[in-house]
Amino acid sequence: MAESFTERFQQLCREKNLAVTHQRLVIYREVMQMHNHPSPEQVYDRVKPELPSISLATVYKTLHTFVETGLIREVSPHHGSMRIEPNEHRHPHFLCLQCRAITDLSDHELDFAALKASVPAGFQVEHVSTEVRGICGNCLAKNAAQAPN
Amino acid sequence: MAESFTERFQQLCREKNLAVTHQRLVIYREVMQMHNHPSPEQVYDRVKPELPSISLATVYKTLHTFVETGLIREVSPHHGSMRIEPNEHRHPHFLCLQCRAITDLSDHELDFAALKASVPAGFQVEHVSTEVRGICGNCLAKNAAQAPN
DNA sequence: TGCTAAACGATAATTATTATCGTACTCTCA
DNA sequence: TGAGAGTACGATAATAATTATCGTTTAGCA
Ligand SMILES: [Mn+2]
Ligand SMILES: [Mn+2]
Ligand SMILES: [Zn+2]
Ligand SMILES: [Zn+2]
Repeated sequence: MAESFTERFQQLCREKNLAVTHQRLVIYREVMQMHNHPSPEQVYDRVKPELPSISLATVYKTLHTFVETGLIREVSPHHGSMRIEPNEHRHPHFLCLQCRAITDLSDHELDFAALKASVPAGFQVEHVSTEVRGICGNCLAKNAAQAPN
Repeated sequence: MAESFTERFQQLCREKNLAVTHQRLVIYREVMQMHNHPSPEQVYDRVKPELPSISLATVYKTLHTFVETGLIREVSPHHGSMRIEPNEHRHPHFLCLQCRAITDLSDHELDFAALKASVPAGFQVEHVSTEVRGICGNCLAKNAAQAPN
């Protein structure tokens, strides 16, 4: 009954319509064992011993594939370039994972006291931000128009 | 009594020990009037009509200066490269603005219902994240050691 | 097993950002 | 108010991160 890691990964890939390749398996396994927040380069360094001929481009492509299909997440989605926030008031953001648009959400009342209490002692808090990720209305409409069922 | 924008900016610069230059004034004024989340390139395009000989490098340097001194903020601080989140459980992050280290915070109970309610109708929510920015204990210790008073 | 589409590896190209360096400007301080 | 020191600016080269290209290999499936 005990399903192996490999079997679970194959199952995941089938669900997401991804070909099961050795490279993807190793990258997934190693990433899941890294308990920090690795960069693509760090993932590359980590899998290289087991896959000596792997290309850095493959690591990038694989990580993207995993993020797109939801197998893994990135810490904070890349906007391509630095983005300035001219709005000085505290407000949450909605970030579209498809078009990368950043939308201000109206102010809200979150319990920041609880959050701040979870910050390790000796850390200095500067700012607290919240972000909702998903697909914006525009993109959803566009998607529906392209693939009507 | 009515303080002009220029006077307020000069005051801000004095507080932060920044030289008051025409370029800085124009960049600050224009950024504050942009109600989206502009990239450095977009800021450059915006100030160019008024400062035809300005360099893109100056825009970058000025924006950094403003961010460092707290005159403006960036939407999500640049980690230099993509960062993978292998931890599938929801948890907030602490991001050190000095060394860029990303620390997992322990889980907490925020009122996500209120936040989700603020998302525009027709948007699809995928994930909600919270982030605390500041200076980590390491950096604070390092800073204290370098400038003991 | 054999075909076809997808994935991979090598590497070139692009994009975003930072560094360098000579010139210009700002800010004291006479 | 003018000189000098130091910072900022502009032009541009360099670097870092990411993406595109393309020939070869492989996975999925009949
Ligand atoms: Mn905003
Ligand atoms: Mn994390
Ligand atoms: Zn969108
Ligand atoms: Zn730090």
